[in-house]
Amino acid sequence: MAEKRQIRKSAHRTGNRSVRMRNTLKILSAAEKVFAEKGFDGATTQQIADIAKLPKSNVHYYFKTKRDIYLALMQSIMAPWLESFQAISVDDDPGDALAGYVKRKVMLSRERPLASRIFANEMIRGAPVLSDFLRNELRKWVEEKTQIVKQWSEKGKMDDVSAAHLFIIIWAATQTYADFEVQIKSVLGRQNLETDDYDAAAELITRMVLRGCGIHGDHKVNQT
Amino acid sequence: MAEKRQIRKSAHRTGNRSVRMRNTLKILSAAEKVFAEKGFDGATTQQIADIAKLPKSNVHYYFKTKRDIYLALMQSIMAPWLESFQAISVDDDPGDALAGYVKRKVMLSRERPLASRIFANEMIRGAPVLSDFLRNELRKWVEEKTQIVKQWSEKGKMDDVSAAHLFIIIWAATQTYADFEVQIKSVLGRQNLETDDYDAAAELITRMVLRGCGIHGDHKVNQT
DNA sequence: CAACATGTTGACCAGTTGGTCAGAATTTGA
DNA sequence: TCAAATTCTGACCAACTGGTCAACATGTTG
Repeated sequence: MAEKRQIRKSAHRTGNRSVRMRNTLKILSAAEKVFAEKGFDGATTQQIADIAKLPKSNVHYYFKTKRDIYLALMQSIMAPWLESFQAISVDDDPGDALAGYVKRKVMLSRERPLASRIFANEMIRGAPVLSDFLRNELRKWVEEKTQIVKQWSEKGKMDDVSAAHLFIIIWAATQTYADFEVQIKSVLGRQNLETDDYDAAAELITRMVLRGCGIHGDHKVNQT
Repeated sequence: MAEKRQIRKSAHRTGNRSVRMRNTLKILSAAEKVFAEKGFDGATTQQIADIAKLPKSNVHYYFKTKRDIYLALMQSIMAPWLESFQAISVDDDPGDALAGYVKRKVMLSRERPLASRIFANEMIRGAPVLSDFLRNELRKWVEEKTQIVKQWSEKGKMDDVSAAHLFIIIWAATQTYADFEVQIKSVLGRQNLETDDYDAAAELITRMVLRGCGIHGDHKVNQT
């Protein structure tokens, strides 16, 4: 939705950046909708072009292939994911860190539900594009967090639980509010999900996570 | 995978049931794979036919349209879902009932991962086919369980948590082991998920659920 | 055997697919 | 002002889409 952008002073070599950027964003924004709803194979460049309000050939001027659009989109989607990845360090209080992480992931589900759905589609397909990410960045991150959890539990701050399974469950519980939104609206009897619903979700997930890890006492949400 | 079936004595009117049934099952089994991986729009009848080892026109002899295949498949998929729905009554011990439910749902993810993925795809698309199911059966089931949870909490057997959110989280946590299998294999560093992995998942989810609900003490898994 | 239902199939169809391309329109920098 | 770079787009393409159909094959039953 961040479309408008105008750079007045266009330089010699870097000129017409504004047009290129504006259209690129328009295409990616349209593609996000189509890929989220139809998946990679079901999405058509024509539909992306229609939503972006550009002729199909113009879309192909900016992106050679459908796959290129998907790749570029995936990159823009993974950025916030990776950001929410940082945080959670040994020095944190486990309660605060986990509560904050859950909160941030629920917010992300609310703010970028389409991104979450595209990611879900990619996983269901067997991660043909993101398999490297899974094997490298994600794997490494989980290994790091495993060490942190181990240290926390050695210090008696929490139970000795599997960090891998813990995060798998946190991801599932938080992302489900984006991916399965229809189902959730139906179950909650809502027309639309409101702030209260996301708050209730975050609260229950947090409670389950903290108690499941044997973490007691109050915790303040880490808003990093 | 339940393909072989032979009814020797074919009766007059109900004759050639065996051929019809065998081919129908072959097609549905093939369709399960294709729909799970490609989604409804991405799936092609040609691919379904290829996997079923039948000419495309023969597939269309048994199912008029792609949508018909999808509909029939969806019915066969929802059956186990609905079965696992029952159970959980007021007379149960909440710990046993919830632990058993989690266990059953994890088993289902292991045994029918493709079914779970097709369901996930359907939800991501906005449930164009299952919207009635969501509004009626599912909604009603959750309302029932809400009453049960309320009664349990009034009897002091557990905390007063939102049954809706509770089940949403249980569904998400259990189904993620089917839907996001690639991601989970990567995170756990496994080539394939084994019994131990599913057991560990069920155990942690159960612990989080029970403690999150303020249910203490041992619990035996309800194998209904 | 004849008749009749059931099952099988290649040929075919109009519409759509992802993608190309030549050329026209425009923006740009000097 | 003007030439070069960039952007835009309709026409076009071979491959594929979901689906139809007429002809044929294979039982099945009396």
